[in-house]
Amino acid sequence: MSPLRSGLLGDLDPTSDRAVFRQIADQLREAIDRGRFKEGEKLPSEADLVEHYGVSRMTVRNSFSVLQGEGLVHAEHGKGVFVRPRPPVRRLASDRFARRHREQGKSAFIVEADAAGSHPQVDSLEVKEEKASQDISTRLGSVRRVLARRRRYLLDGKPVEFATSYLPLDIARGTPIAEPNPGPGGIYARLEELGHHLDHFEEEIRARMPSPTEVKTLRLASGVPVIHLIRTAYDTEGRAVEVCDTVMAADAYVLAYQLPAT
Amino acid sequence: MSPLRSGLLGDLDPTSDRAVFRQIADQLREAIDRGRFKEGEKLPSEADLVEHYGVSRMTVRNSFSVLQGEGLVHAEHGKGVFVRPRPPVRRLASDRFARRHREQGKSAFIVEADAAGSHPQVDSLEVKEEKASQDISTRLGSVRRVLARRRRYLLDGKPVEFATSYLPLDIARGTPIAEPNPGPGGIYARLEELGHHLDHFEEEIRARMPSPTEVKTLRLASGVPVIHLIRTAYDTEGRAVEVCDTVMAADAYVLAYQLPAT
DNA sequence: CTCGCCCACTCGTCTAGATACCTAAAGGAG
DNA sequence: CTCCTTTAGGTATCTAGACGAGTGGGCGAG
Repeated sequence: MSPLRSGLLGDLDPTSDRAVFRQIADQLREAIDRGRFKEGEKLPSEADLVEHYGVSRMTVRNSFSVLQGEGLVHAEHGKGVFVRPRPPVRRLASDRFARRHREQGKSAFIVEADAAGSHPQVDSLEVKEEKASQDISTRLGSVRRVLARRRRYLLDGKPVEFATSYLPLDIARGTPIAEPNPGPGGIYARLEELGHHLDHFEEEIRARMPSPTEVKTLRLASGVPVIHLIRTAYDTEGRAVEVCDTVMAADAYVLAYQLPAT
Repeated sequence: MSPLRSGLLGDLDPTSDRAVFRQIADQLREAIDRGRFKEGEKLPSEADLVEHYGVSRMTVRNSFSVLQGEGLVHAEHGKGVFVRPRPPVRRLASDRFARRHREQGKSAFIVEADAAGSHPQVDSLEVKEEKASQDISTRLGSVRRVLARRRRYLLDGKPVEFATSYLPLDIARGTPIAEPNPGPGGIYARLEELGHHLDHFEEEIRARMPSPTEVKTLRLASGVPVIHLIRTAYDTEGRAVEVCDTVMAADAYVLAYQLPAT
């Protein structure tokens, strides 16, 4: 029964050729942008808006679905529709694989998250040998079978990233790299110990909407894209020694790179 | 009246607790993934699916809207719903600002697109002085007013990118940089001629859903995210001399970076 | 043969409800 | 005090139908 706080939302323009549900979405979006509804705050219920605008419920729902598609709001069954809070963002710097960060015992993810005061977790670890996909095979230089290391990263219980590393079997088999826990400094440290001195990395970045599987694995709200990052590690002899395929919740990340002006 | 090609789509599972419109979306998605419907091909019409599944039209439309949200299909009023073709992708390499690429007369965008056999265009050029936003001011080191250069890039008539460069007035005012066409090599070449030797760039990358304005400017299909790239250029004295804010259609780009393993 | 109109097909928007299920708070039973 | 039930207020899904409007093919008039 909560009446609309007056003045928050305007009226419809029946002469406009903009569809009614879009007009309503526009007004809600603007109210959110202006901070009239704050992060986490509840929007008026469907019934409230039905009454306020004098339209049918489907029309109001249609408006909400527009805003959900933009990732601005999220609905909670039985509770209401809320302005989606922006999660804290993790910044990935381009020097994150610098050798000096490998000296310590813990993985970069854990160290970084601890420093930021969050509670990090690594999850659903799977290590197994498998057939390389066409794409992975190409990137690793025509390899048939690979060692795949899959894991999911969580911050304060929220999944933020899902990654799979692929390594040629002739490098990884029978080494600590094939163990669930490869030891301090991660697999890059192990690779160097095995004589594969790392020279540089190449990263490819794409952004797209998630597949249903990714929505589930990363517990993504609708309207949140994913960043798809494919990193290839090369040793000093120019050989590709690892490919890491990472899917990140786009609302949880900023990637930062430094480029020479050479 | 076109009857459904038989075998393409299955039946509903009434015992499943998965919503009907999701089941329909699942079947269509799978058919697309398996190549049963190819790029650009028309899906069965709403009426066809209403008949095939024995559900109401709103339910079918709901399924389509799921797939549209995933960027898999797009609807054309009066024609049908089609599998969305993947546009050709532009690859941005991390050496794209290397000095050697600046020697030629044309801009990097034009050269690259010509080489790829596409027809490039630059559009809606605007150059003006304006007040710096909080964010831009911070990045440029507490500057009040800036020169802003706005432009939109198109490939074969399709907008793919919208960019704004911001430069401190004390650097840009009264120079060729303030002209609509800054001359061969672009503004980076002019900056160097003016004695601001470029040392390095920093790039920040985010991905998110577009605002309604961005949808219009880039003519984005629904379900296509944008890549938001903010590049800051530093001269050899460590001063930030330019900030470039770029919004790209995510389905048209792959960003590539090379990182040292130092 | 060509032009223009009409019509069938298609998606876009909106209405008006029905049923289901979730959540939180209030109140009663033990 | 704890636990269960009830109830009010939410969203989720679905139905059935109406009207609007873009597209393209067929067909008749000229």
